Amino acid sequence: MPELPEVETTRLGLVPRVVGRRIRDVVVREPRLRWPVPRGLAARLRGAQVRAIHRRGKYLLFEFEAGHLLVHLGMSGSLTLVPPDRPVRRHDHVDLVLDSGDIVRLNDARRFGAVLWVRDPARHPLLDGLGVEPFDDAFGGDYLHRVSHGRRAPVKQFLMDARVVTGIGNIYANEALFAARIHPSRASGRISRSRFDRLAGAVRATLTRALAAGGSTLRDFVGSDGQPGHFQLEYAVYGREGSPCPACGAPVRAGRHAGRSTFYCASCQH
DNA sequence: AGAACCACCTGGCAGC
DNA sequence: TGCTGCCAGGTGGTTC
Repeated sequence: MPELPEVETTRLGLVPRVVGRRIRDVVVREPRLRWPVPRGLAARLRGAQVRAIHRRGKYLLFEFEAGHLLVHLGMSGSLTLVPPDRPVRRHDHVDLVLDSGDIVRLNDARRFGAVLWVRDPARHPLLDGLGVEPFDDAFGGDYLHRVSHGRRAPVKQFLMDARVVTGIGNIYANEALFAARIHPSRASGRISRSRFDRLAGAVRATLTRALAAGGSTLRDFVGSDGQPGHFQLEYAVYGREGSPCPACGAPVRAGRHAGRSTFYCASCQH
């Protein structure tokens, strides 16, 4: 599920009612996520105040005085803010119970998500190799051009490589490449600086539009308020094999890169 | 170093 | 209706 727009939608929804609150309790109903949820989380966090909620790539980091609680939503996760009397549903694996009574509840059917305690995010193996954020000043055509030097893998894979740029998953890679009119199979090291400028702009524009729509909901994603996103209604190519390209009317084609579905317009993208 | 592939897990859907 | 096989928003680990 969640790529940058969905994770950021979640973060923005949580901030007003979670930052500044203290943790009353942590309930772990199912510790078997991607990695085991650390034991003793409740003892560690009880009484601790949430100072901020950060996002790095697709990771959320709840900042406490002693460290950070890292949350990743995997493919099917969501974090919702629910009242104390909300019945527990299937796949509601972890609750952060706040001193307000509200509960930050993680639901994740596929359990590819993660909840970990991180003392120092700058030195954590999951975080320290991450590339630039798409909305950082460091990100742009110049950066992509430089980093892609010598790479033969398709540009779509390059764009989805979190060590290059974070937050872009399969949906937004497809959509950004369409918006930039670049063919997903093109070798990343053989794309000009000016076309990378266009791609960087398309990435930002696509993510911005998705954020404005509250992200995408294909199946499970809901924001912190429990409401789905609606950017999937604006897809130009993703999941639209055989439908007319919104720019030229040619049928959208499907393919695969690195095991992931790819959608593109063969007449618009080169 | 870079790229290809597998693994993890559940649920929804198409096809028979 | 049920069964089987395939597919899905991610990403770490292994192998070449």
